[in-house]
Amino acid sequence: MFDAAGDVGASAVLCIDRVPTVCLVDSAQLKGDENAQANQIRRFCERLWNQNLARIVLVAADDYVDAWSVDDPQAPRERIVAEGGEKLADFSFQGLLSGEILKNRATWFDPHKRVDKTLLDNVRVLVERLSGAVTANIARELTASVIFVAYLEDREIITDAYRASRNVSTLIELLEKGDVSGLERLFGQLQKDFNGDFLATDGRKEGMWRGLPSNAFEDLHQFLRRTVLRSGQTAFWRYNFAQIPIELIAGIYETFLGQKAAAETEAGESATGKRKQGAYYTPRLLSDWVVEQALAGRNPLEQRIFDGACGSGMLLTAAFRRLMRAQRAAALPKDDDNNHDFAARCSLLLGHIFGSDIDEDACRLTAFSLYLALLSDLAPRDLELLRKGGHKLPSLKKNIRSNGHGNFFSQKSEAINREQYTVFLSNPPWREMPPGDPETAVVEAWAERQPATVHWPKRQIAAAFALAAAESLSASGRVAMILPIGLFISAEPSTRRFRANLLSRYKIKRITNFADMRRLIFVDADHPFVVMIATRRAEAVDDLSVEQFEYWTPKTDIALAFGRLTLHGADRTIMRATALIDETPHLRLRYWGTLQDLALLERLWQFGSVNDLRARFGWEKGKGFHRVDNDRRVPQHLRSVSPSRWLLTHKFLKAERIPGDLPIVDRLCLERFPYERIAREPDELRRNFKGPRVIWPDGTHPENGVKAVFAEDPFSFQHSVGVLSAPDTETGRLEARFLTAYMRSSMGTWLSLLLSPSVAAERPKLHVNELLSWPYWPVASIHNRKKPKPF
DNA sequence: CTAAACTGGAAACCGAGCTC
DNA sequence: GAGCTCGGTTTCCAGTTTAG
Repeated sequence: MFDAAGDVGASAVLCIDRVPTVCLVDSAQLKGDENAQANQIRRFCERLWNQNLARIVLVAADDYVDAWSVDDPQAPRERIVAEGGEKLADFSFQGLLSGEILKNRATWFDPHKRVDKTLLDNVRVLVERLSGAVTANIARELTASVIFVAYLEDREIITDAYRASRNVSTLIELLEKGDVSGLERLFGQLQKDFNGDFLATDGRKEGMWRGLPSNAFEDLHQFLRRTVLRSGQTAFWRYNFAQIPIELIAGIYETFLGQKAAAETEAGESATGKRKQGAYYTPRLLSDWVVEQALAGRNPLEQRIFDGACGSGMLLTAAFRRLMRAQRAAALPKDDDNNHDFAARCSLLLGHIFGSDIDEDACRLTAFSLYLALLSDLAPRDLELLRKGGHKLPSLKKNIRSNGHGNFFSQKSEAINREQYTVFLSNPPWREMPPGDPETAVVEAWAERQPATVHWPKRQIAAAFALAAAESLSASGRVAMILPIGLFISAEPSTRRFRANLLSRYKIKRITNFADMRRLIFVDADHPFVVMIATRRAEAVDDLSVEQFEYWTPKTDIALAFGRLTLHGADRTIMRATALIDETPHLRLRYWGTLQDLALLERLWQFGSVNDLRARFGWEKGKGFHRVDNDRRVPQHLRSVSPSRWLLTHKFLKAERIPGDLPIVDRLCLERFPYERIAREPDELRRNFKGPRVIWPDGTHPENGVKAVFAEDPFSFQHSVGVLSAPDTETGRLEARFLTAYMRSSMGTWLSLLLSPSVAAERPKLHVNELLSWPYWPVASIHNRKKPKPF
């Protein structure tokens, strides 16, 4: 960053929590007229963008300061003069910390403009285009090879000297000319000289270049020339593979894996056909943080680190980088010459980093990422040797296993892994295992082998991973895992049983709830996650009551937009281990709630809950009708029926017409019943559609409060609307009105934050059962009580 | 672009009815 | 009357689509 490299360099960098955030540039460095100067700055921003580093560049002149966005090349620079007032405040240190700077500058920090999104998008387009000419598999392989070689060229591991000695020319030239035999020679030579597992030659590769039409070469060429393929424009920064972070290049492969999975599901039976292709590579920010947590307080160089579902290998790569740093630090005092040379790095890698995955491509990808880490900032002497072909990359076949040895739950892996590692790092897959699937059977067989029953709620494979990891750890080995939040905050009995299993295997050290920042960490993912740090128990304990763990609940703040992951002290609490298995979902409550909030809640609960209305006063809960039902277990003739006479002759309420500002449903909001066919219509459903009742739509947001309304007219609605219906009496009517007001009050907002995991952690939504758990004191019960004394 | 309405479908839930 | 199976109902999803 500071290196001017014949151009602009930073004079100073402002780091917030050790992460470079703002670059300061002295305008004296700039040459030429205003236009030329602007170009210089843009080139500098481009470099920063490629490295995914700072977000803002400030150019200081004598009487003004110019602010440039690193992420958005099209954002106009802002000039700040001494009397700039507001603008000056925005760019002050205070403005940076408080988030003032984000106002009206959305594109400045748009995560979709960051280098990762742009590049991944381009790769996707490239693969789509190539897929016309060749099969999708070959298209992916072509792209992958081209990127790897481009990386070697940009990194100057392949240089002119190398090319001259091997009699090959540059990739871009070969592509431009469509020189098939030249390309084959280049790739063959690289294979021989570098020996990476990832440049695997299966039979296909040999003929890969031959069948390509000329426009395919053109597409690849354009891609390397860094044109934005979707629009054909060059409005974005250009990327440079030598500067792009490793995990991003790995992210490309993960995109491929997603496309592969999508293609396979489509080819299969596929009545549904559409499935989300997830490109959820663990971002560096998070993987570095997880590694740091996993190794805290231990000597990194003494660990054997394992990931049982390594996927793209981002966690292992982060760990490897951490080890290399530790090695450098340990050796530095003695001599500064060849202490982190290539050979030392290789033995570090082979002796400490292990992984397995069920998918062969994922393993290849992990090896690839580790190789990139191995090659990054090598000493010049080693680079020179590498260029001459003196070094070969080590084979990782034994460290990174797949197939027969890759399924973590198989007996084979169990035998290999048992008590082998001191650290288990993983972002395991999260999915429900379909019954009857061969992969499911392996997990079920694993569960069978366990001495005590193990619970993995909803067949969530991540839960099984969390439990099984213990077995591959040596005594007091540590686990650090990224897991779906539901496993920890749900109150369901099955998840509580799972947590009991967890406690019997581990002493939990810390649980960090990332619900609030997930969107910024995994840009496209919706689902919240936690990171669990725990150590393996030597033996079961009888008394958990004295055991404690830390619960961290970081909230989104400005830090993340700048690429920092900070956890404020205020977001940390200590909890009893038994809180995990209590009926009360403590982790959920403690997410937003302070101890005072909870104490109040406990007291309110003593006087009853909304559920009492149902239990004691004849209320009923429910949702509207499903419009379509494709559940194959239900007989066809029940899945699509004509609406009953009742439905057709009564009005219908669209969820979106539920008024937000009124506590009642106006007749004008109702309409004629709009559907010809609907799904099953059980008789009980009718009860939801008439009489005094409280209804509310899914889209309940804490900021606007709960959108509950009272209704009495008969009308129907769909499944996205929930309802509590009162008995058709004067008391019932009054109670329903009161409940409506209660839900809409600020008290309701407070309760929804505290008690609804969906409001606190997911998309805003108030479930029927959550509402039932709200403390409530039925009006009707007042008459029955002798001494109502709430406080 | 974001927010929220809407979907499909399998697992979890839960109460009924059975057995021991 | 505890504990089981059975089967209908509810819940909730590394969901999607639509509206604005």
